[in-house]
Amino acid sequence: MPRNEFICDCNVVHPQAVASARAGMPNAELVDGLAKFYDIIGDATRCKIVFALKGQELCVCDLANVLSMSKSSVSHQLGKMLRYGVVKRRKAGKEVYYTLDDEHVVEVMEIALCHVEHKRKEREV
Amino acid sequence: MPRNEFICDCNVVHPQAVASARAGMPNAELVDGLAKFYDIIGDATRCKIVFALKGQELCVCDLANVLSMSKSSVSHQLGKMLRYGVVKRRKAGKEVYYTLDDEHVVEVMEIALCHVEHKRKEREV
DNA sequence: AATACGGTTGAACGAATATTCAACTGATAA
DNA sequence: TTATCAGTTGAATATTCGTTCAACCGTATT
Repeated sequence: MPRNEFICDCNVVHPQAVASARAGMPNAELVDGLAKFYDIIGDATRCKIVFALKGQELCVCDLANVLSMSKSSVSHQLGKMLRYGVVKRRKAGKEVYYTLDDEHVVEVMEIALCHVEHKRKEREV
Repeated sequence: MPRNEFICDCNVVHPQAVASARAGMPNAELVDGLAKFYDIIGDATRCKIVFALKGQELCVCDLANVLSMSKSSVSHQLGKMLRYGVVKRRKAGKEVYYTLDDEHVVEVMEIALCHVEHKRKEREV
């Protein structure tokens, strides 16, 4: 007899636990969005950009200097963050000023920062 | 006269803002850790693993079934998460049971989930 | 001892990603 | 108009990453 609905290369060891995990799983679209969001800030360069933009606006040259990177590279990253809605921009003359689209992002990051610090201290023991 | 400390391919447009951003930047080690943390959960498969392990332990086969993936692939991802300290494991007979190393991770994720949902609704307008 | 099964591991492969480079746009200044 | 500078963009390159595949290790079962 076939075990439908379970498509993988092994048996179900605990069907009840599997069913429970499936029931509690947020829908695919939401999980993808969440993963994408983390992917956006899951990069040292982009993390730094978020921190740099905390409470102030900066132009691309400013950011390039803060990060010691080329304008082009920074611009590429900003483009990605803009496309995803993490930052927004404002043109003024030759310059383009970037700000966080939602300062709430920083809060999310600082909560995780506590988590990371906590983890780091655990390892030192 | 050279503009030391500013090593990039453009001029500093706002030295003061740059200095401020630099002053407020967490140290490199911390930022890297934070980025790495986000990178770990910045993947749909690993996000799902975290949700699946919320409040219960599962063996590799269970997870493979929940995610409709091969044991090998799941094991690779679990290895990565284990190495980073997101999950821990317990061997019992032939099976290996995984749990979240720190349930706090789920909290972090659920805060961001609100953010993502909020963003999504904004776009629908 | 032989077999079966859960799980791990390393190599290989394809997909995705970050940076560089060069060409380009648009706005300011000479 | 010409030159300069901020910024963007696409192609190319190198690197990183996820999945697959096959071999392997331990444990349990017969």
